[in-house]
Amino acid sequence: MSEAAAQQLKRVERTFFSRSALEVAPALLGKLFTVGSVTIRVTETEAYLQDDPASHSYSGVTNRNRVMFGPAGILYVYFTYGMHWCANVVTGGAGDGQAVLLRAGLAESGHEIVSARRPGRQAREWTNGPAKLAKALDLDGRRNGVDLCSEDSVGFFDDNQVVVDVEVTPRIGISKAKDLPQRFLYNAEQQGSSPKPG
DNA sequence: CCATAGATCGGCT
DNA sequence: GCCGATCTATGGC
Repeated sequence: MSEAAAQQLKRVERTFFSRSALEVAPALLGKLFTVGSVTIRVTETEAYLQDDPASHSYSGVTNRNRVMFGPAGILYVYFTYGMHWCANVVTGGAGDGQAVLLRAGLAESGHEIVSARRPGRQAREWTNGPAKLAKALDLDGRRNGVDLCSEDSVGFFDDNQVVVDVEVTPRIGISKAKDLPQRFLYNAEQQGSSPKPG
């Protein structure tokens, strides 16, 4: 196949997000997430439904989580541990209170910018955690509620990357509903453009 | 490589 | 007042 065909970019539309977070979370793996001049490929996600003690939406609408109850395809950014921001995409229908946490990725473009935002860290540590990913993409409270389906400079894009060997595991860093297998990840370095033996 | 402690503050009980 | 959808530095193997 030609490079051009493989790299054709299609925006991920709102209909993609308008279904259960349990479906969207694995489907987002391998997609490109662009914020301004930085693009990362999504390699790890987690699903959070309303009927889930570990979800911010579990106890109903509050000022913090209200974006989760809005329409799909909107960015939900929250602040935690007194210093970190984490980014989610709202899924389902309006009123559903669900989202997919973006836990990790790999920088595809904008490496110099990301490097400047993560001073002194190795490239491997740039985006291998939810707060690191948010930092690399400069996502914080100012971006909470931004529509990811309407502006060219922000959103998800599909370059037909084929994702295989998706792992499903319990989620990370939570104390409730620990056992739910709602974390999805794959090894992008092992199946990207630079094949390696093994 | 692995384990652990400390940072630091908004949201909610 | 407590706790968190975490990260980093540090110390040990």
